[in-house]
Amino acid sequence: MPSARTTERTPLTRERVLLAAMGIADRDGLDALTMRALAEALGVEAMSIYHHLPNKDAILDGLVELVFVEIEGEVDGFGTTADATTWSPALRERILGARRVLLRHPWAPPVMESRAALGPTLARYIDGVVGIMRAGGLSHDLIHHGLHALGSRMYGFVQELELDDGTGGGDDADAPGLAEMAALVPNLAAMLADVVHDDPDSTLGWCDDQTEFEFGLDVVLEGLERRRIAEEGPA
Amino acid sequence: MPSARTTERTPLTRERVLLAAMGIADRDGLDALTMRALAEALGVEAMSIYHHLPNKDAILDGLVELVFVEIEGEVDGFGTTADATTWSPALRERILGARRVLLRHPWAPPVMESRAALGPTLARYIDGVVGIMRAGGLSHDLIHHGLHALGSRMYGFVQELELDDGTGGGDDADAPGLAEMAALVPNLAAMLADVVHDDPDSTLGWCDDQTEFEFGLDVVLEGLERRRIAEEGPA
DNA sequence: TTGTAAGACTTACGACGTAAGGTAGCGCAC
DNA sequence: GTGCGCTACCTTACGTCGTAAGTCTTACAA
Repeated sequence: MPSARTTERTPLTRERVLLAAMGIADRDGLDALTMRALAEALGVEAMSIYHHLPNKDAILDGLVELVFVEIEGEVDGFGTTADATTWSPALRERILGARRVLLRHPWAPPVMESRAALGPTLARYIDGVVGIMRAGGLSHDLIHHGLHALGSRMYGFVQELELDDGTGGGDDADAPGLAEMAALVPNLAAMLADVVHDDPDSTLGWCDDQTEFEFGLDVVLEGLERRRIAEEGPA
Repeated sequence: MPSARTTERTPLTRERVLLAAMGIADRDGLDALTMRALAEALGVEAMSIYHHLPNKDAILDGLVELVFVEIEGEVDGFGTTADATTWSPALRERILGARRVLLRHPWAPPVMESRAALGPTLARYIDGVVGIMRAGGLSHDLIHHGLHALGSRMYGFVQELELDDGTGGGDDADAPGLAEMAALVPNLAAMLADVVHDDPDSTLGWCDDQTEFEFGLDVVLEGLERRRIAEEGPA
């Protein structure tokens, strides 16, 4: 065995680097993903990584690509079988599948947002979305508008505004009391007072992300379906 | 005149710091906004800023707050006058006003996304949105869902996916030719081929952000309005 | 055995945010 | 008017980041 010597080193590859990077991001968050930390996880010096990836941006691009590979597995491929009656639930299912993956990688949405890359798997994901809509009978024009209407929801997330109740987050002196809050933002305060008590045993407290995500998704899908039907007349 | 001496220095204030920061971000982008660059713009050393703002995060929070002050001016205040027939166009107008301001500060959306702060003016902005919906007759529950459905669109932006045509962006060797693109992503390629030619004189080429934004906004507003009407029966 | 080239390591640079401590000049009590 | 203290600003320096540049090591071919 002539190979395994000198502290038994598995050779570095692009793939091993990306997998290690994903592990760090999943476990310790995006801020913990530094070139030095990544190198240490690989048992290597930081600069060695640059023989396999040109720079950190390439690592982030690679991570996004990896996420979409995982999505492809989750949704059993990006193929299309749909018609006018099934395209909407099919797309809904596709997007909720993507969301399931993103929930396992909370660092991914911010990275995706700040990046134009469009690797092959991401491109095929979008292509699959277009394919479902096309099979459903939407015009290319409507599909194009629809992609924009979905925005990042197409990938399974929306930028969730925190909507902190004001007491939990700012634990310092200037956290406004509930009374002052009612004075400054009466409508908001009334809504919160109402919604918090309304459904005490709803899945995740008063603000269930999954429910809210599906609500917004359904609103958009329903709007697209109505416009598809409207297209059938004049066309 | 005993005051104006020793090189005539206007005293630093929180406000002057924030205004200078906004100028840098507007002119040179968010990356150019470093503590040292900011200090130089103010004719001061970097560490002096820390006597007026605790850290850089506070500066970014302050900038977001400033943007919403500007929005308040743009939309003539956050007050509410609406009923069941006018709430939707009123909210639409409010949001498009916010968008007009954000278009003047392209650095703002990423900053807003990465921040939970919720300063007073931002809080009042949201309160105004809730107020419009309440005046329109939506239930608190529907309003709450509606806020989530709007997501960042409530502030006047959505994360626009670049959807580069593949030839413009990646100017390096691995940019896929149109033929390979058609093979890899046939549905997407077909859509692009169709939409690009369809409307050659549309406002801003084939992908008009303003049009797309309004389309998505209208889809959501329409969905909320339909649900409001549905509420009237059982309630 | 020796030449070569890939792949790893070493060192160092120039940003960044900011902690710690120093200093100048104004306002006020005496 | 003199000294004190407080505020606002400056100086210096630390630790971290991404990464440019150059060196050493090792595996293999001739």
